[in-house]
Amino acid sequence: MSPAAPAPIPLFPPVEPAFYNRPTLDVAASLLGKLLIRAEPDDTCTAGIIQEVEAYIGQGDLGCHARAGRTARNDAMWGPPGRAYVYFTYGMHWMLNVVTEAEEMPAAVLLRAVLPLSGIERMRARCKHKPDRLLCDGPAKLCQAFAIDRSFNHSSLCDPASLLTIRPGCSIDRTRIQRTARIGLENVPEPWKSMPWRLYIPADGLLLEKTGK
DNA sequence: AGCACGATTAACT
DNA sequence: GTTAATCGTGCTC
Repeated sequence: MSPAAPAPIPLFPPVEPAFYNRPTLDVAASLLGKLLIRAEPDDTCTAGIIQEVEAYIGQGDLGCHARAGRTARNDAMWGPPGRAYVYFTYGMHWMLNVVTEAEEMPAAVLLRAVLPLSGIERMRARCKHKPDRLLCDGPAKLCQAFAIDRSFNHSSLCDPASLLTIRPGCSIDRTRIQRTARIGLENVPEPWKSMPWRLYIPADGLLLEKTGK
């Protein structure tokens, strides 16, 4: 008997659209610990545990792109929950958001950091050989590591056939979730600038979770 | 048609 | 702590 090839790691099905059709802050908190998974052409996957997110909530949120009304750029935010809103900024960076709440309610959660879990060699190649710890610790960096660009805008994160999905990951102790003001809203007026809508698990939180400590 | 700025990052002092 | 890189977007003229 020749040794069998290692069995693929079994994956839970993607999180359902109903998960995203809830208040954006609830979705943001629930996304922490989930798995971001990108299927690759060679049948492997690039994956990481969502560690840091930000909520952007409706046209009234002056830190949210939706403040400008519905445009070609932010159109995805008005669409059905559970899809990707991917946009380009600073002349060089892509950002990945998950659309939340009911259709016609423009809101989304920005994925700001994930803990690399699988496909790390590929991430290194895509990220010019940064130290592993710095591969996915920023919203633009994780898009580079996962090769996410405009082609993913409007794509479903719930369809098992999608190249990019979000699936159940590790359970998170909600008391470990930290909240601060969102990053990079320097010119946004109060109170939106200071709304504590950035949520994250401290650097050691996920490790503690994984070791059961 | 032109322009100021951006949900950032890396590389500086 | 500061700043350049770099260009799509939305706003003004």
